[in-house]
Amino acid sequence: MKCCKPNLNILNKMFKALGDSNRMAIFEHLCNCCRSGRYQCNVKEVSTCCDVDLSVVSRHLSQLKKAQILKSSKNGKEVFYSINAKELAQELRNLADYIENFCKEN
Amino acid sequence: MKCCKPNLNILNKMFKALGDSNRMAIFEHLCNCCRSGRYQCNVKEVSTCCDVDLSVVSRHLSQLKKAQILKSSKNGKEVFYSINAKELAQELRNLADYIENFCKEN
DNA sequence: ATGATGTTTGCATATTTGTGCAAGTATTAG
DNA sequence: CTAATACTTGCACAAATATGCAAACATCAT
Repeated sequence: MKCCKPNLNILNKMFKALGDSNRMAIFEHLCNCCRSGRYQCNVKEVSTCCDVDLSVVSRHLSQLKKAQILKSSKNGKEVFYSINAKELAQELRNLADYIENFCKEN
Repeated sequence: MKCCKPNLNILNKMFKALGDSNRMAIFEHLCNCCRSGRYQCNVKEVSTCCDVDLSVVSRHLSQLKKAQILKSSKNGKEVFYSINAKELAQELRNLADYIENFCKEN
């Protein structure tokens, strides 16, 4: 049973970040961006996915980054965001494994 | 690659529920309850894990249940809550798999 | 029936959070 | 330098949320 203990502190922050519907839409948009092979998006492009001001999207993106859901890189005047896939998947799997190992009925 | 598409709607609700620190503490308490072999707790016992009124804990528990994080069963005057392990772990894993499959850098 | 125990619900309130707009910074093009 | 583009930040405000207390409801024991 290889199963790291989940870090509930980090997960709490991640879940808080993804608990808002616009931030989830942003996350989904970036997932779709990946599926189509582009891997990352700038702020303006992300902002097409939900009907709020671009400044709001900017703030949501930095919240998602702070929660370690996303990472970013700057190139000239553009800021590109992408999903922090490895760490995020790892944390989710840690929790899934932990729950399945210990919370079985009977 | 066996990987169900994650249900971001359900996950959004789950994450919203676990995004609050007291609800996360409640969740953790129920995890520990499982680890120690007891599987489920009544409301009063859960309420020892965070410093808020029992009525608040009661409300948090029903929110967690509504978000499909927990399930409950009634026995006499007591209501027992436990972790909805199978579904929760499945959703988390779906998302983890999805991210890892599609959001790889390069 | 009465009282005790466990839980939920109504209400008022304080806090947090999401939002738009305007103004700011940063970088590039002319 | 100036203008344009991309993004962020300050501020004000509305909406959502968490909370405590008191009262209600449910079940059980006597």
